[in-house]
Amino acid sequence: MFAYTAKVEKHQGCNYRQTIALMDKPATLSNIADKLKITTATVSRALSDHPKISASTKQSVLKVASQLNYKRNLVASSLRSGKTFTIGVIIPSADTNFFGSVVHGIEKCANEKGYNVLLYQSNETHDHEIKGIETFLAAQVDGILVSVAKDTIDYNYYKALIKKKKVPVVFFDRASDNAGVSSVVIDDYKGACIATEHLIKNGYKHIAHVSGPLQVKVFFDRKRGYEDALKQHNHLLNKDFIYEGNVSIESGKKAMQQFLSLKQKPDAVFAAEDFTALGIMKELKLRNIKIPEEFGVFGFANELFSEHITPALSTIDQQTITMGKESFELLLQIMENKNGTSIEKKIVLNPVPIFRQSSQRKQ
Amino acid sequence: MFAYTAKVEKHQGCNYRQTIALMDKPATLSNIADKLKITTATVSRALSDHPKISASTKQSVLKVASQLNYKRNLVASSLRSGKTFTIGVIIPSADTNFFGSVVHGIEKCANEKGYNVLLYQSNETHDHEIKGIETFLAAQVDGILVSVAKDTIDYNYYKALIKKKKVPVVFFDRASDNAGVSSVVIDDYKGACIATEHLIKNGYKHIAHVSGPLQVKVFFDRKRGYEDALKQHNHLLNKDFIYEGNVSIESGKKAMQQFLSLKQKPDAVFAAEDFTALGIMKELKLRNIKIPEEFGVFGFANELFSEHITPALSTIDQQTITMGKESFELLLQIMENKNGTSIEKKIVLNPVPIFRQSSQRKQ
DNA sequence: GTGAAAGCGCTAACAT
DNA sequence: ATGTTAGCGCTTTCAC
Repeated sequence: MFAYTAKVEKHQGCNYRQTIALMDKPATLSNIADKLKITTATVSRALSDHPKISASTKQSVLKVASQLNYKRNLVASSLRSGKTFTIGVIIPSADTNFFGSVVHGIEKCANEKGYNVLLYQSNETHDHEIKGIETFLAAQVDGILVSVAKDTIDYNYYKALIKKKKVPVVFFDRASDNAGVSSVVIDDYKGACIATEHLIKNGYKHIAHVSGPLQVKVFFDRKRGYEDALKQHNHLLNKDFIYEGNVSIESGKKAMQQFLSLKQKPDAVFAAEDFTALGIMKELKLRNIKIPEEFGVFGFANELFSEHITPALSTIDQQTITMGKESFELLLQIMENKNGTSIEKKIVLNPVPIFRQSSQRKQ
Repeated sequence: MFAYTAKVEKHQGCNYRQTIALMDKPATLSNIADKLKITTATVSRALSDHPKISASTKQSVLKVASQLNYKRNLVASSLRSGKTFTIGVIIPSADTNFFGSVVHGIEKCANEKGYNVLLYQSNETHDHEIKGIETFLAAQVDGILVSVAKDTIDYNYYKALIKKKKVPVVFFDRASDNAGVSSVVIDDYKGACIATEHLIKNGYKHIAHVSGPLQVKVFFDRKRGYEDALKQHNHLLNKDFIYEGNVSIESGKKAMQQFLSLKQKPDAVFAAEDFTALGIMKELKLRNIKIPEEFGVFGFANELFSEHITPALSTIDQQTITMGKESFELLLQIMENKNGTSIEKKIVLNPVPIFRQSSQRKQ
């Protein structure tokens, strides 16, 4: 008997339900609906500021919602609406300044627009990259931003993805022109031209280049920029003056060792990337070759350290924060493009040269 | 009539349905179930390798699943099971090497265990931090990792969170001892002792300290370590030798200017952090004071640049990758702790001193 | 070893 | 302006 009475209370007592809601499970739409004797539909609409809901209803819903500390369950909402308000970001590694900084930009922008950001690192392999995308797909992200891995040479996976319109994708920094994927990049070619020209104007006569892996477009373009700048200024192209490195201090050192073993030695280097430039500088210091008097060095990326080493390294800033922002906004544009017109856009950011000591010869 | 026939086909024709599945929407459990004339329950169990499902059923399910390119819908799964296999990570900023590197560690470990990682930046304010957590809560994350903002001095929010057992939380690096939250930190006190002692052993007699904001525990502890090391070696504590900086090159410079204006000038500095140390070195170079001969410098954090500046900066490595790994694993342990026993753990990592040129006087 | 049925919390088409 | 109803895709308790 007593037990029965208790049970009845459980199902009738308004206070009881309320207590439950407060101390136990998170509040739901129906908790609010019950309290106000309206339906969940109305509550849902009120909370989304639906135009056809009366101001007074909205007010009372809002009031009860905050009383119960209601928070919309995004998972349930996503399941029903098909939108998760989450994007996935794939980077080669979170361990570098450059990508950290771009993610910083993406994140900031995404949060402002009410999007969550899932992060995944490919560790520079295409296999991991695909795994990351599959994970994102399972999580039903609304869009994906990716900077492709070093060893991504085949873009069929992306082509298929785009073709099936499974999810919008935008490449940033590391992109490909013929994958049919929108992208945000900086003008690597132009950056390289500027760097090389600067070395020429500073009176260096034999300018070498240490590239990154050439299957990666950014590095390929930087090499092209270097070559074209030389041509335009009537400098001879010398095959011995090009070394394919792998984005590391070590490869800068190796390259320099090789250059210095040549009969005709270079007197300056444009490195495709700052770590390589650093290796080059270390090797030069070791041999007491003076920078920039005897030898000029120019890097690319404006890594944090470049400003603080001695001599300070001339380099190209890649506008990381802007790149992050633009990437997210382009993705957003494609995600919101409901009319089905598939847009493919390419945003090219301007490289910003930063001329420091390492390349400025006192003539 | 014709139309009718067509409509019938739509609802009966197996091929039609299959075609739909292949070219249109992602496959679902019921697509698989239909093909095999079994129920979604069985398919679900088969895919989760439930022990009571026969091997043959499992096999055929797996086969059809891969044929249809089935991918479990994580959102639906989460809604039903209450587990999202997603954790949230809050960092002050993605823009620094240190946090990038810790995130790297977290990410790697989380992915291996099948967890997704949501990232959120607080930009060093407690308000954003809370907003991030609320966002994560709405997304139903299974756990949260946070490195608190500079201006987080009040831990009531966290205390309430833990008390309500809404979601497991673990602090990393920036933590507090009395918030009732588990944490993974390095032994900042010990690191500071080691650094200071090293300077003493290298014959520096008047060792100053530039701290970070002292309401942040890591900086407070580093200051304590500095003070205690001096005491233990019978060095006098001099209030003029302590400058409260704000983790920047600028504050290193400012501190140094102030120190050098003193009657009794220091001959070495232990900086609470590498950027500060860098500022100190810049100021010293400007005044042609030789490092380490005339002045010793010791940093903290092992930022990337510290190895590459001249002279190379002695510093304390914070084991970022390990910190990330341990943080995730501790969180996982708490998340899996179903028996309700609330565990509060504190993992203290060993600081790893890296003695470079800047502190090693040739005596 | 498998099926039936309910329901997680929310939204949206349709009705009134 | 609000209610009714259905269901997103999955998991899980209870049957058998």
